[in-house]
Amino acid sequence: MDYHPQELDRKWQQRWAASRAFEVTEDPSRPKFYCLEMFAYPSGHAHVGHVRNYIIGDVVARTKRMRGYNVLHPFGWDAFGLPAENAAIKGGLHPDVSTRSNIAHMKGQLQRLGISYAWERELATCDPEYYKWNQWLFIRMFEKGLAYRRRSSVNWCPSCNTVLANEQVVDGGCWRCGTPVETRDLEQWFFRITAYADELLGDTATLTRWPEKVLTMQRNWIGRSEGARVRFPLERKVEGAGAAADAIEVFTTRIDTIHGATFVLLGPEHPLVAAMAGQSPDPASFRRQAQAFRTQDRAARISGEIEKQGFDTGFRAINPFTDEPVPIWVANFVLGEYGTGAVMAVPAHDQRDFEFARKFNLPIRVVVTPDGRPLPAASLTEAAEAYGTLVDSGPYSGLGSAEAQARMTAAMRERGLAEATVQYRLKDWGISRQRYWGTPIPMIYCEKDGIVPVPDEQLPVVLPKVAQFSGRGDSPLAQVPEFVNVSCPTCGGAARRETDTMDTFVDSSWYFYRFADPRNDGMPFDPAKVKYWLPVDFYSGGVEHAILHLIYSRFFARVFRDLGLVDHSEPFAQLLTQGMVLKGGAVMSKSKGNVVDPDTMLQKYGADALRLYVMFVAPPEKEVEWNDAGLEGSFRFLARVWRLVDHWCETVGGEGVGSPDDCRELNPAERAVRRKAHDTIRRVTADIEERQQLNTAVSAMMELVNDLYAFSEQTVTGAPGRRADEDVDRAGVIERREAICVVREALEALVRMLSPFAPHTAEEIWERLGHAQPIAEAAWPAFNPEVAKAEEIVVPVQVNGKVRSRLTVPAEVSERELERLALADPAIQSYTSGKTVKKVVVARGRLVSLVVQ
RNA sequence: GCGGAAGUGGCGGAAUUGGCAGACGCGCUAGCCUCAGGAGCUAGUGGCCGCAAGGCCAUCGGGGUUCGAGUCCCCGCUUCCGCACCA
Repeated sequence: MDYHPQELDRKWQQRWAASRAFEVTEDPSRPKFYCLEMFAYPSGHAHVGHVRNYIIGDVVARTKRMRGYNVLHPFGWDAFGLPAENAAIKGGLHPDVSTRSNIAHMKGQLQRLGISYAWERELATCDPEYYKWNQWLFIRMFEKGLAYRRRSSVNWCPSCNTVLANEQVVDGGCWRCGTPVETRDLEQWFFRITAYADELLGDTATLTRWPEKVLTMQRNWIGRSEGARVRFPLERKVEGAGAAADAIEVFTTRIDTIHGATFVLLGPEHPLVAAMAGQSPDPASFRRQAQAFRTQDRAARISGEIEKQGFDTGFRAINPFTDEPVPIWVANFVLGEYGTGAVMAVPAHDQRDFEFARKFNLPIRVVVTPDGRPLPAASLTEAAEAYGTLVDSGPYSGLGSAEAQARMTAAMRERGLAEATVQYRLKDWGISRQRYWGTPIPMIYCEKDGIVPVPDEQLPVVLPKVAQFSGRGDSPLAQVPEFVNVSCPTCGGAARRETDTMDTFVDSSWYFYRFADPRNDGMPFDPAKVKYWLPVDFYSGGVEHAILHLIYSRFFARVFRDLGLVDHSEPFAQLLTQGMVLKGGAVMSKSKGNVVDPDTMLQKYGADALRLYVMFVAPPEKEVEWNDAGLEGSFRFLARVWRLVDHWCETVGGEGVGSPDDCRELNPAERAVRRKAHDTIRRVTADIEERQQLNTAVSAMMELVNDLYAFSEQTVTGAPGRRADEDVDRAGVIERREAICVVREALEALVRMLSPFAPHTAEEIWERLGHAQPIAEAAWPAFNPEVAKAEEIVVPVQVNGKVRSRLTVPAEVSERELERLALADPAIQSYTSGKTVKKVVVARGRLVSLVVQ
């Protein structure tokens, strides 16, 4: 009987579907396990890079199921997004049509791979039944002040006359037409993620089962720094600057250096800049320079080095410690969005300020030295950024930096000029998109009542079917009058809907909760169901989501928690970031034309060979280069297992073959095979469950198969696959019942361990071995540590660090006996005779090391 | 520039607690089987010396700790990733 995997794929996929094998409900009597792979953007075709992630998750899910867990393993579609809309603009299908057909195709691909999803829980974020709850949650956040509206700058393409997302700005220009991108101020909706900044940062310490790399990236992204806000009063008021007219507030982490602050720098976006321009001798030139900095910023940042530029505003501020007036400049490297958008410049102790001062001939004053002695400013070749002892700092001279910071902040605080603060790099999350294919933001603007949420009972605000996608103008929804024009829920008067849609990262920030209760039409989910299933026990996906998706999801978990819907803070207990699959050294992509299509591989080798290969080729987190020959090797292994079973099937498959435990006595070869089988169970279990080293789990099984071949070779039947000789009658020649029991035990363990990797082949073999129940419902094999233990071990003996002999000894040999045997070994004595053994180190069960002189 | 990870045969990779480096697979070589082999089975396969027994060298390079280092420490090189004027 030859191995024809394609037939097995079909047969078992149909059976699993018919028996609803992977559908689950809450069952308090069993431990639960929530296994989740990041859901997919339905681009149309999954390539083997995507598929790797689903296979990893499936191996984990299938293993956990066999180990007695109630396993939730769902899948869904991150179905809103730009590519579908852009295709429509280019004259393609409506996003709704193309998305549905892409989903259908990709779902088929996953099903052909035999991934054990609970398909009845499938969801797509473009379904109104799903995005209704985005809107519901948005309104709850609005009520709590976590969603708010303010002006902010966005990327604007003057040629296409539209807003661009950050990722659509390529080298400072529009991705479509190349026109340099401008910044524009627009009203935008924001989520107040910064309210949770400290918590999101601090709780990274609790994520012990996340990769350190991801935690580091998140910590850096949040970017907490402690310092002080200090007010530098203006020498004279700036007309037309409103409340901010009488002082510049700066943020500094080095208030200890403030006596060396010889000028103040404003970012070009700072509100005072515009006001100062109006009062300068040449307002037009002033504005032109400031505007140049703002547009330059983005383009220059890409080229890496930005030359420091600036100009004097002509205004001066008073250093609150020295009471001296210092010039105010506008500088291109001061960021408008960070801190207060203004800094005090201390050229002696900050490298950026140092370069700026040297370039524009501004004064440099040393106020911190390593030893408390003056340091001539003229001798500096770079800024002295280290902490030290203060000098030339009035009453604070002689203090250490840390103590000075505390005292100086306190002193200024009394005068109302400073305040200790914590600053974050993390900014509030702007979620408005001037796009069609996303969740409509459920807000209404009324002249009389202002911003009014759509009442809950009117949700969802359904995305209208738009016929034309021109790609021009503002949000496509604004061009649909029957969508825009609405009556105000408060006063009933004429009002206007919000026409922006939500960032698609909103959709993906909570879908893992919805899987726990995907058809609920009264709430986003039943808290009891989420309490049973969540947090996700095992989450895997690409490292490219290390910051965005994973930080947003952590934020949403806290929002749900504070709404009383969930009782945890962290949604993902364990995170695995799987490596990409490369072809020709590059990440697979349609545009590069280097995608490997799983369906082609399936037709040739079957789903199991593909699954096995992808697991065997490298540990899951590692990047791998696709290799057809390797896939063929995995196919060969499965065929080899198949032949092995074929060879033994009649002999061991019958009734009444008992356990080796009931056999009177096993011969050495039988004991060795049995030991190997039990030790393989131990290794494979640990590799999957503890180490997540799926590649070594596969190689352990390959070793067992090799040993079973060798054992078969030793019996009179010969090795499987070798053509039966005329003089050997294959069937029935094995007279040792013990051998039959041992082989049966080994095969049954092997096929169960193999089943998460190669489920179709395993099911078929299981059935051939006489089992009526599917292997997916079988229990994971157990091992007996006593049997798994080696009876005899080989212990190397080193002389002066080199292996000179090997002793074969009983496993339980004592250290003293080992030492005696080593010294008595003839091969060793040739190295020790006539010399002194100065030291003997015995690592029991491992090695003996002699130092000889 | 800063931060992180990594560097092991011809290739992918293994080495679990500091204890036999190279498991397992690919590729390659030989034998068997065969009308045939790009199938299968068996054996071999880090380099150098040697008929062999055996010896020497070997985990990016250089030092160190240790009876013993791929693994720990220091210096350097290379690659990949992340951040990149965050005051």
